[in-house]
Amino acid sequence: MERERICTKKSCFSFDTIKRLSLYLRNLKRLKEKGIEVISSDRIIPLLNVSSAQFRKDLSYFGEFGKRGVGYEVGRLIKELEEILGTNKEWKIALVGVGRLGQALLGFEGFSKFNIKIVCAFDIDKKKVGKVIEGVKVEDMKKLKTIIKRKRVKIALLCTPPHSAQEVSEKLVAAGIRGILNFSPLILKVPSSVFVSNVDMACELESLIFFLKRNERKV
Amino acid sequence: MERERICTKKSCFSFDTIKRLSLYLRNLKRLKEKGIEVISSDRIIPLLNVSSAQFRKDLSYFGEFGKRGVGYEVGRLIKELEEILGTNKEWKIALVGVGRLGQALLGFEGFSKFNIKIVCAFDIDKKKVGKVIEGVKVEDMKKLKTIIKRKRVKIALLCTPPHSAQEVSEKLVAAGIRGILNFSPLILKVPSSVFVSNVDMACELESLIFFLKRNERKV
DNA sequence: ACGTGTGAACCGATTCACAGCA
DNA sequence: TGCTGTGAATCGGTTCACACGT
Repeated sequence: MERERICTKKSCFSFDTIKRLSLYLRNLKRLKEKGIEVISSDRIIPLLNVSSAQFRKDLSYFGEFGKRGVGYEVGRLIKELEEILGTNKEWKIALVGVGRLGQALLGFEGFSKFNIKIVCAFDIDKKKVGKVIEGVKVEDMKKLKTIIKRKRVKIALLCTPPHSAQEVSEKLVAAGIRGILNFSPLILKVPSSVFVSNVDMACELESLIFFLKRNERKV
Repeated sequence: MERERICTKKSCFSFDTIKRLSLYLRNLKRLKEKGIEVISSDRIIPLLNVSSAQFRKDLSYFGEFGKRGVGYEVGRLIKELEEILGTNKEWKIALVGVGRLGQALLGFEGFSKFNIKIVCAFDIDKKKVGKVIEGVKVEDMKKLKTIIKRKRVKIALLCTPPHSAQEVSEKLVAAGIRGILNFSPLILKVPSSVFVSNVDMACELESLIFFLKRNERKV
């Protein structure tokens, strides 16, 4: 939907490139676990749903990591990608809205694998405040600004109901949050310096339905 | 990532068009709740993160729904979009993997708003089998094929751990599933007739981190 | 010979700009 | 006049194809 571009001295690349690098990184880690030490762009792509040219081009925006005639050294490429993406050091994030989805995210293993740690959680519901879920204490929304500032958290997961999402996002921005992963089905209005990424399950499902309906008609 | 195209007699449009239509529909429903009956493309776009030309063009692939000089009648456009997307009738879906995320999805209100209903859930864990969560009974994986066939379910939410995702997806396809919303961080290999949509939270977060790291450096 | 790295070519999505209708 | 609908122009991401290094 919103199309971001990122420009370096080398050249300009799309934001999708970064998402793909993240995908590459995850799959390279799997290869490493399997003991594979070297891989060519042609042999890695079955895992990725991406062409080999795309794979090479994505990497080329950041440097030359392969050996011609050989391929890529898995361990090295993992290190380089972690460096590029910034996951070589731990990132602390906040979570707002400890509903069902929020609780699921508190226990999501995928984050810790990427050195991402939820360090604080907030909810408006007094019954939830004070509880400790997955090792994280749920705090009152009123303390949001203080705690986020003190812990120097820059990224938040927004899992509140849609009616309060805009209001909460403004509080987050005021508290110094610079990136929001938005799970609420609402387009947030935030300053352009703040980056929002939307995870919209209902839209995904609805587009799936469109596709199926079409194919049924064909049959 | 994977780029789908859909072609009608009228013309060809991208799969993103469909996701946007879903976004339009949701926001039109909000407008209707607020009592707004007519809206122009220029006035709806602040809700959407989309240009007004894009909005009009997306609609134009399916017909002429507006009045020149006036705008779009909200109620009519909602009906048309529901017709296009296929959410004017109820869709039954299945859920596999009743972990934290699976349970969150079982209670997700966003689905019911779109006439989407989870009618069966499966897990391999004997402790979970037999439990009723959000009105849905958790069944053993062994019964997956029988129940999905009997209920004629065509869409599944895949929320298993990555190591079993591929295997489960194959069972789903064998049971007649034609669309999978994949929450596991793994690219599934399925026949081309089956449509997979990936919801990859870790990739989203990691790309956010990249963005923040860059901006920090600028400061 | 093999596989990377990359400028050039291609292709498709978005935007422009305006004709057409209320 | 105001806003839709849309062919044409633009822009940018992906793919091609090959030079280059090992």
